[in-house]
Amino acid sequence: MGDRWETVVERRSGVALWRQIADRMRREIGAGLADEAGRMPPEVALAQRFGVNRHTVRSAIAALVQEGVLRAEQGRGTFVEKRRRLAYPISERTRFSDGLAGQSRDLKATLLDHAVEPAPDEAAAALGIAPGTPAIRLETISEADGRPVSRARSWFDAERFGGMAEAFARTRSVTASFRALGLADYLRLSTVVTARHADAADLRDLRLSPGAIVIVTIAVNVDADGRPVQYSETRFAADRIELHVAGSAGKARD
Amino acid sequence: MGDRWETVVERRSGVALWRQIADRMRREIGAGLADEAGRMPPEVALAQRFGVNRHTVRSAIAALVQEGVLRAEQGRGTFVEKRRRLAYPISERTRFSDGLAGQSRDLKATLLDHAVEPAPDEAAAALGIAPGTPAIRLETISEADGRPVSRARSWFDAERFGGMAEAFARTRSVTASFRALGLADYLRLSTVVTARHADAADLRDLRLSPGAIVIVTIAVNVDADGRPVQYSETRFAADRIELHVAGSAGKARD
DNA sequence: TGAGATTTGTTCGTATGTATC
DNA sequence: GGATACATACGAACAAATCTC
Repeated sequence: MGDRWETVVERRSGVALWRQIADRMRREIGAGLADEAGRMPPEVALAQRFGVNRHTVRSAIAALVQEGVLRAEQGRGTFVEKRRRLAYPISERTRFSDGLAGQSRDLKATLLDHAVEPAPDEAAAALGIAPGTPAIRLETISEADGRPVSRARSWFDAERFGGMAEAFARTRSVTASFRALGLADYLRLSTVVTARHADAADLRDLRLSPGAIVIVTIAVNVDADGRPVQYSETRFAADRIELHVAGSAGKARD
Repeated sequence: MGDRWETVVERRSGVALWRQIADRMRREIGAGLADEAGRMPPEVALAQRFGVNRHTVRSAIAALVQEGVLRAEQGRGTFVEKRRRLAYPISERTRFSDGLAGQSRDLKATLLDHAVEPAPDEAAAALGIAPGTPAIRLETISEADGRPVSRARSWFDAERFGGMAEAFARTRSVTASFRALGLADYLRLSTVVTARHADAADLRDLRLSPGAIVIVTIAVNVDADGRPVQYSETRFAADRIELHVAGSAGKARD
């Protein structure tokens, strides 16, 4: 409530003022910084509001224009490029393509890389196999409407799901690949959610701007008998996705 | 895989090199940057690894020492101040104190502020009351072992749960307050998870350093009949908490 | 049609902070 | 520590596009 504007930006913090202001603006655009029509206050007003020079505000705006968040038109003003955040449902039946279907026109999953390798400790533990047992590693990326939304690294028991990489390359879907390999159904056992700054690989794969945030999920899927079939670590672009965790308490309303 | 060290730090990104390296080190300390004993590589090694001058690495280390992440001892080396991330379980029976109990010795919830106010649109919609209907707003903060882990703003129907604020002030628990007000049980209906940079209020309430990340959950709890009883927005310090979402695949299935 | 106000875009100059060698 | 290069931030002025009356 009672925030004073003088304390808004921190100097000598190791983060340039224009970037602090860009981050702030990105956050506050939805909370009244822009008006209902998506029009931003003029640069001079923003400069006064943040207590900085107009050039500094312009640098921040330029960064957000580059990101695709804002659009500036000479003589008219600066406007918000509206883009909604996709809802990614997490439930016992979490499936990537099902979940995002209907929210975006063009949904695409791509296999970036794959290999058969000794299972690392966490993956082996989750899959219930001995560390070092051969496992299939799948590196995939998913895009909605041409924008990358997530990057996943999955592990499968190589003995049980030998043709996983080829199946995924063909079907572009984990669900369809499982089915092709004889597994008709699977369920989500657990999901651990954390968030952190995007690292260099995230910035490249998800086409993010420095300082962006990724939501990281570590998930385990099991078959109908409760045996683990997939261990995966997925990184979501936090500004493009929100996770919707359904309680089993009901789907009555809305 | 094939990451070259030259691409690790980005110049003219608006973030000073020492801060980028500090952020990187904070992230990678758990992933092998420090050895098992928590000892960091010498400054010259770090400088070479990140492709920067030793002075720049020293600035980064100084920032992390200031933050309490590292501890430097002249002549001996630099060491990690270890602190683990608490697991916050999310399920149909999500309860704050139960979830964190056993992971920390000292768990404390505090009522910061409360008021009866017209319910804002989202809260009203979730609670199934008309916008503007009187609702109780609770502002709470939770600490584990003396460190703030989350900050919540909750809304309750004022008509049904009149004594909520007083009950919470006394019991310091939502579950116990509900019980005192005649609601024996409740279930988690939905949880929406997003992540963003901490704003000024987060930095203050959760005692974070600038640039830190908060995980934001928007949750709705319902009673046994499926009627909404609580709408809350909670901000977790992302470096102190991870959310554990239980699928129902492990327990009783429907 | 046009004049003035508003708003973004550009170019000077200057000072300070950051990073390297 | 000193020299150098570049990024960041400020200030002032002007240009170009758009809107209003």
